[in-house]
Amino acid sequence: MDNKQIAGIFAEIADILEIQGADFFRVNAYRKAAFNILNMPHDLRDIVEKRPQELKKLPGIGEALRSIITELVTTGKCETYEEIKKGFPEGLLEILRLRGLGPKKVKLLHGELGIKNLTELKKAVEMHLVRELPGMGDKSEADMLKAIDEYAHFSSDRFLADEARDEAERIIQYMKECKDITKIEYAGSLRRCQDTIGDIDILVTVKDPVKSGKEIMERFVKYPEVIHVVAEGDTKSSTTLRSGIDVDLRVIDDESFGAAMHYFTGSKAHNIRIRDLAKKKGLKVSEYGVFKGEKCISGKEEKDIFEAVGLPYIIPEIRSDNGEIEYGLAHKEFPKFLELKDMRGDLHNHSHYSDGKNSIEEMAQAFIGKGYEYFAITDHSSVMGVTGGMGKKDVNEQWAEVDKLNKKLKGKITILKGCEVDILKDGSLDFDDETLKKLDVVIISAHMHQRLDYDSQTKRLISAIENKYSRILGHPTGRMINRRSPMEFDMEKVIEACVKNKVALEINANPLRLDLIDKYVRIAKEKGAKFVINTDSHATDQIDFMKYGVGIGRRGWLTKNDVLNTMNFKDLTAYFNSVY
DNA sequence: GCCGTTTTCGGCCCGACTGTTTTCAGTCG
Repeated sequence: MDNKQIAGIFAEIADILEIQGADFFRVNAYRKAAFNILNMPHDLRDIVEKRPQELKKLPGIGEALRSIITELVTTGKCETYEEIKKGFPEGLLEILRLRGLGPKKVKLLHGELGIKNLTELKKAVEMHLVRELPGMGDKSEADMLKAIDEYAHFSSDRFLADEARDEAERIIQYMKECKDITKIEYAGSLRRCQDTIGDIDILVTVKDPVKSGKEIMERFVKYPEVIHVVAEGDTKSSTTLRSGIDVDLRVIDDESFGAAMHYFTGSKAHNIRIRDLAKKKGLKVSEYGVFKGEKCISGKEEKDIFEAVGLPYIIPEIRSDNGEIEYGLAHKEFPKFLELKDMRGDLHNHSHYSDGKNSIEEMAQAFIGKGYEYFAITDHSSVMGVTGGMGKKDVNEQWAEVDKLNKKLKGKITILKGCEVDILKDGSLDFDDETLKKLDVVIISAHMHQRLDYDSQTKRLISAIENKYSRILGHPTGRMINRRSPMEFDMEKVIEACVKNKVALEINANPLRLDLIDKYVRIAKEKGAKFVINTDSHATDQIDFMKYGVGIGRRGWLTKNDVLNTMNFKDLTAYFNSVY
């Protein structure tokens, strides 16, 4: 049983307890634990079996939850869970997912009308049984029907970072037509550069919210892409767009910009910690500012909030309550984290020698436009028949073309000869040593046999990493968001093999991949790994994906020194040559 | 159920919007 499954069980226990009306804080303890487990980099199986003392250090997990984890890992079952589930209609959990329906209403529906699942709920609404319940009316029934319809249309898939960012930027452009707006920015998970986005939070500041609020909200809910207005107030409105993504817009006073930005950026867990710290200092933090008693003492800028609770500025990307608060309190200063402008090249790109859409020269021109010093062309090796991988003959052709282009583009950019070499089922590589030896950049990637069992997959990857020509492990887990699960293998062992063999881990910046993800980046950094951040561009318009990869790097606490393609060309080639 | 620079017991963030209500509970982020 892996972390995701254990977290799932904890979340389900929380839902069931909540519907049953258990103590809110007990419910919350399960929910927090589920969240922490989902976001922890270490495999609980390893911890329970090999380093059980580490279990005691996990935040939010005390004696009771510890024993449940141990039970789940060792037996695959859990008595507490079985006990709670007994006699509980599973269909209620689905009803809980509906917008506007929380545990109290679900309990009411089940208790009064005997409703056990979505189908029965729909029937009850259509027969107008729901409006007879206390606190319910005809509007409640209409909302439930709408929510059931939405639930059927939009599955729980989260949105890709680039889709969400594009939507957000279009709305911001549209809203800027309102003359009263002084500032408008997106916050939330988008600003934190999370790999997937649940909804879009947009913050607007004005001189006088009372005067301008109404006009701004009117324009917002009339945005042509809006198909559903969930809520419309003077300072806060929520809508659903045609694409299925929810957008929240909040209007606030100029003076509260920092406090509001901090609040709407989150994460929720981070905010709770900050407010808790404030409380201990006799202060109150809200989206309106920092308050001492009734008096607002600061909040115009984001740093005011951190200052008030004795913290240095914390970049949005790491605000997750995953150690940033403790670090800030202890060190008073954070390392200088990686920035987009530090990137000097891109080491994973395709051309029409395999499945890329552009020629090498077109790619080169695009990269010159970005001001890069170098980039690598890394078309697929020959086994990737479906994507038209390169045979030996194509490799020679490509090298000749690269040599020619490097002469032509001298002083503007340098092209490295590379290849994205497939890792075969047994862990060997798709090119012979003779060919590999001549390449500047060898990325090893697994595109096939992604469903091997845990141990075989671990062995396969490590054996590929141990090839002396391997330089970069490409998109390490192979996941594709909302499409394909990550491969199952022992991440810690693979990271350790990379460190030992001086193979850099790729952070693949394509929004569909974003692989590695932050939690593994952090643990790999702790183990001494080096990274490269690559766009894996298959066309010139994809080279701008770099910002998403850098966002993940920042979420993983990386500095410039951790990332090889922040080096200049000379240092980079020296580094690669030193590995032999 | 967790946790401790006020606590091993008594706390556990803060506020907006909605619908059904005459002052608020439920939901959401």
